[in-house]
Parts: sequence; structure tokens; C-alpha cells
Amino acid sequence: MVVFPPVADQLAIIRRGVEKIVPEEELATKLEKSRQTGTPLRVKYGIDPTGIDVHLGHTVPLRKLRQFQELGHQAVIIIGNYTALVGDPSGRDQARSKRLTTDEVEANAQDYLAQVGKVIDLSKAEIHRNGDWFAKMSFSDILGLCGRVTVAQLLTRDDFAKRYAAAVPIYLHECLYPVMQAWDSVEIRADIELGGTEQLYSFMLARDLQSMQGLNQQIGVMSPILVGLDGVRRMGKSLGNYIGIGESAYEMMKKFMQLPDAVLPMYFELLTTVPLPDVQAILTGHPKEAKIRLATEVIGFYYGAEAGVEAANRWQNEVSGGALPEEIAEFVVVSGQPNLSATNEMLIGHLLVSSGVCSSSSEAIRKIGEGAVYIIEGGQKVKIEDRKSAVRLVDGLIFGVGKKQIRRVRFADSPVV
RNA sequence: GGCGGAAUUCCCGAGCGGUCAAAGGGGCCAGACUGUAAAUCUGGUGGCUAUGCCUUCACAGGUUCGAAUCCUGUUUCCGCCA
Repeated sequence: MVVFPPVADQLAIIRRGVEKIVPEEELATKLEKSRQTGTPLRVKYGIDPTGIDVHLGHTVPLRKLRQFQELGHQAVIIIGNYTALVGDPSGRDQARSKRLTTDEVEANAQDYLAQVGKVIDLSKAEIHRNGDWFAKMSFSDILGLCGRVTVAQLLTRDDFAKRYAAAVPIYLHECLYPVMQAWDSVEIRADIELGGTEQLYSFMLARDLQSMQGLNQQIGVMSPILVGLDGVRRMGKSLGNYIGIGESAYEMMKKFMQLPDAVLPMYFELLTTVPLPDVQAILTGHPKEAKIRLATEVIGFYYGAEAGVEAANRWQNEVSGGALPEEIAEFVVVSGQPNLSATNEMLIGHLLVSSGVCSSSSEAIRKIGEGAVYIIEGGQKVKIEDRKSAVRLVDGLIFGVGKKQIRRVRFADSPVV
């Protein structure tokens, strides 16, 4: 029999960073009952294996799931291999176009689970594929299911309503999506379902279906949408404003430090376990320090505390301190290379183009004119201002355009053995 | 099927037959500033063997000393009518 923490303690943890709990009042009751009977709550989280690079936005509900696990409850992951065939219409203004093959879906599922394992404890989670039950349904089963949902109900969904009003097509199979998602809750007897606020409709439909089946009704625990690096739009791959959990510690670090200050409270609340009063204290300090702290916390979660600190120090050094990066891309030189003189000299324009730091010689000349081009000599940046100047290449020579495009010369066939 | 409109450089978008490598905005790059970011300011944003030359304004032709601008055809897109 599992021993659970007091309900009030559990509630405090569960409520953190949650936008909406529906119905709120049932949660305490459920927790109380679970504690008395020593029965873990079944906490559902569903995803469609459509090929996702998990980023911090996805980790918001996943972290919540982990918290439930730590409290002793049962995590239930639904791999929506059948719902993926439809495509989630939530928040979209048009139907998804391509359909995935079953092989793709399964490969995506494996890939996804590997990533999710960084956030939750997979060894203690139940994993289901909703094709397990949908594949067995007969047409009359499906009709029966559809007979429980009215079109008017479906149209109360914000996304459908908008599309209908705007005369954007809504396909029949899309209407099935929330029904399928809700039916998953019936199949796995969910007590709680996690997701974003846009899932409200499906969560409530699940309650209806559960009640019709004589089951306990689930509670929806909905997280807010995490905004991306731009501080405005939701974090998403297509917007290019995300931090992926597969990225290296230092990559994450750099991205964290680019965050607008305004998102710090949200990020702390949703992505760390720093107690909220402490967060308040941190936020009254210098925004830069707060950001470093945030990054260190999050990176520490994925790579260990040490890696977090290390990334922070490296950032201070390289970006803040203006030191040269640890890793500099190499420009490999071979003898007989075009534009390379017998004495290993090269015109600066050619150097910039052939090393790839400039895309054309016109651009190279512009950048020289802008004073962005330099070589490192004796540890000092030396600006190159004459576009006709030639540079004598030696192994290890560092040159660059601006702060980001830096190269180190390496001779491929240098006599060094 | 009929009528009308549109197609411009990464995106949006302006463009009088010569002064158009093409306004303006966005994005992006670089510089200054700074606490990272943002904001702000400045410069840049077709190519090259580079103060000149070459290739661009859907495609193919044509008119003209000269075409992104005019004409013809083609393709695509968008309205309206059937």
C-alpha cells in the first residue's frame, strides 16, 4: 500500500504553474480518497507520435506528470497512434494535410518515448497505444460512440467554431479526434488528465463518456502555454523559438540568456522547482543573474547540476566576457587550394568566402567596410580594413566576421604527424 | 465556360519608357550602446577577376536608340458572373 503525502501538500505541488483545474473542487476529494485507500490516481497524458522534437514547451505538462509520479501516483502515457492518423485540430485553423504511415508513427513513438524518459520515470509509467482499442472497434461501435456527441457540442470548440464561421472546411474525421481522445480516458480509467488549456473540450467530453460508462470522471489539469524565446508566441518548432531538450547544455545556456526579461516569472514557475517565494527574491535582483539561475536550474535537470554551472560559467566567459569561444569551427586548408599563393597567402576576400563566413565576395567586401572583419594576432583582435590585403595563413590562425562567424585555420596536409 | 485583375529582389510591397540593382516596411547581417535580451542609433542586404563589368522585376517573343514599365502569346494565382 502506497503512503501518500497529506492532501494539502499534494495540492500545493499540483497547483504550481497550473492554469486551470476542472472541476477544481473534485481534486481534493479524489486525492483524499486515494490517500485513504492507498490507491494511486491514474494520471493520463496523451501525445500523437507525429515526429516531435520535445522542447521546453512540451515539458510543462510532462513535468507535472513527473510530480504526480513523485507523489506516488500512476503515470499513464497514451501514444496516439490512431489519433495521429487524424491530426489534432486543436488550435489549428485548417486540417492537417499529410497522413503518416504506421511505420512512421511507430518510429516516432519510440523516438518520443526516449525523449520523454528524460523528464518522467518511464520504468514506472504505463504506456498504451490507442490503436490497441481503436483497431478492434467495429463500425457499429464507432457509430455508438458518435451517437453520444452532438454536432452542437463539437461546434462549441473554439477552433471548430472559428473554422465554421470562417467557412474553412472541417472534415468529418477531424470531428472524431476529440471523441477518440476522450475515449482513451474511458479505456484507461483516467482519474486525471494533463494537457494544455486548449484541451478543455476533450477533457470534458471524456468526463461525459466516463460517466456514461459508469466510471469515475477524470479531472483536467491544464497548464498554460509556454511562450517561446521571442517572449510573445507559443514555443514551437515551426516558429524557431524553442529550446529543445535534446540540445547541449551550452546551446541551452545561450538560448536562455536571450530570453526577454518579462518571461522569467513564467519560466521559473513552469520549468523549475525553485520555491515560489525564492523566485520572488531572485526576480528582485539583477535580471541577468536571475536568468543565469534559471538556466542553471533547467540545464541541471537534464545534465546534472555540475553541467549547469559549467555552462553558466562558460557563457559568462565567452559571451559576457567577450572571450573566444571554446569551440571554433575549423577552416581546413589544403595546399594547392584555389587562391592560395605559394607562400600560403590569401586575399582577405577569398579567405572569407572559401571558409564560408561570407556567402559571396561582395558580402565579404561589405563586411570589411563595416569593420566587422578581423584576425587574432597575439591575442588581440586586429581589424582588417583594406579589402585588398592578403593574410598569411598559418596553422591555428583565427579570423572572423562579427561575434558569431569565427574560424580557425588548419592545414590538412601540414607536416605535423 | 465568360469578364476583370495580378505576377517585382528572402517576405510584404512601391515603381513615371531613360536619372532602376529598382522606394518603403519586415526579416536578416554588421557596428555603437548595454546587464544577456529588448529598445535605440548607424551602415548594409544581386554577382564578379570591382570605382568598371555582368545578370535580375513569372516565362517566351516583339516594339524602341533605350523596357520592371508598352504590345503579343504562355503559365500560375485572385476576384466577379455562369
